[in-house]
Amino acid sequence: MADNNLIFKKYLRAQGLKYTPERQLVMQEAVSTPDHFEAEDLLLRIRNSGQRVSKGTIYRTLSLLVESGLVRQVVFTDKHTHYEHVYGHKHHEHLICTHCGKVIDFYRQGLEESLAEVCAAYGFSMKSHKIEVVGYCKKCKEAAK
Amino acid sequence: MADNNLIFKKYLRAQGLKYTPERQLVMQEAVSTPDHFEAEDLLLRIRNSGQRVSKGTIYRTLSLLVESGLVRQVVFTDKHTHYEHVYGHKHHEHLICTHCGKVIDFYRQGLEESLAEVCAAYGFSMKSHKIEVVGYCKKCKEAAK
DNA sequence: GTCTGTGCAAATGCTTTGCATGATG
DNA sequence: CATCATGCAAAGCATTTGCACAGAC
Repeated sequence: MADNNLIFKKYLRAQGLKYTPERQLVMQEAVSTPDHFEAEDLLLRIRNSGQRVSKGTIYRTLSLLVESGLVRQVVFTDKHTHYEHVYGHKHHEHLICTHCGKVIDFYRQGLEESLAEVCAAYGFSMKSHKIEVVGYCKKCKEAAK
Repeated sequence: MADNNLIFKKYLRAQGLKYTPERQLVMQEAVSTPDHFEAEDLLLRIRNSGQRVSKGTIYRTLSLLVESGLVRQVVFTDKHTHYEHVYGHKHHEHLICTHCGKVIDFYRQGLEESLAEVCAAYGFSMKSHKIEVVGYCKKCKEAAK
């Protein structure tokens, strides 16, 4: 887990940017979130821990975290931008229930290989990818009956 | 192509909604766009054809088109919501170049089947799905060198 | 010390909404 | 002719940005 710190520091240094307490705070909070989060979540979480970082800094730092590769953006159907910690987690995709809002992570062998082949065919260089399945989760499906 | 009209009319009737000239105009413009578009595009396109529909109505009608299944939302990395015509088109996914903004449609056999299997395993009922690959297209990759 | 970051508040820009008026079934 | 839709303009809301002050290297 300390690796996160190192990676972030290294990234900042490489860009000639500074490692500030605020950035460290945001990073810590982001990587210690077990699942998906949005900017507002981090803000509240940090406030509840008795510290304070402005909204602007949260957003600015989130951009850096994404660029550093520690965090990735996952855009769901609502209007907020969602994020999740990447490093040390197995890459996964999402099933999103439109009824209860639940997000189920899944991993399926072969999907990434298929995408890589597609990219090769188009001479496309993949930086990241995202697969989202929208529908009804088991519970909501059963409840609807 | 007239099918679009029928599908939309039928959907509206089923919901007890009205088939107005404005809705027809927006629908026509949406389904005759060869690729992806956003609300603003439709507005301009309609104005250029000498007609007029308010922005509010464009957005309201787009929601209906999505609900009717004629159009689907595709969220890319920028802040606008993008849409594309579904009916009569082969389902496809997107390669998005972050450098030039180009979007390449692709279809790959097996991807959908894999997702269907994943859903089955989770008891999840898939309503729609979306696969986005972000990176550099061939041209931009070569130009970067 | 210099240059970069932070906080704050105002600005942005897409999208949504309330309301009075107009058109549809 | 009752109901639903439109246009307009104002409101919403996540995110971005400008600026003065403060802190990292």
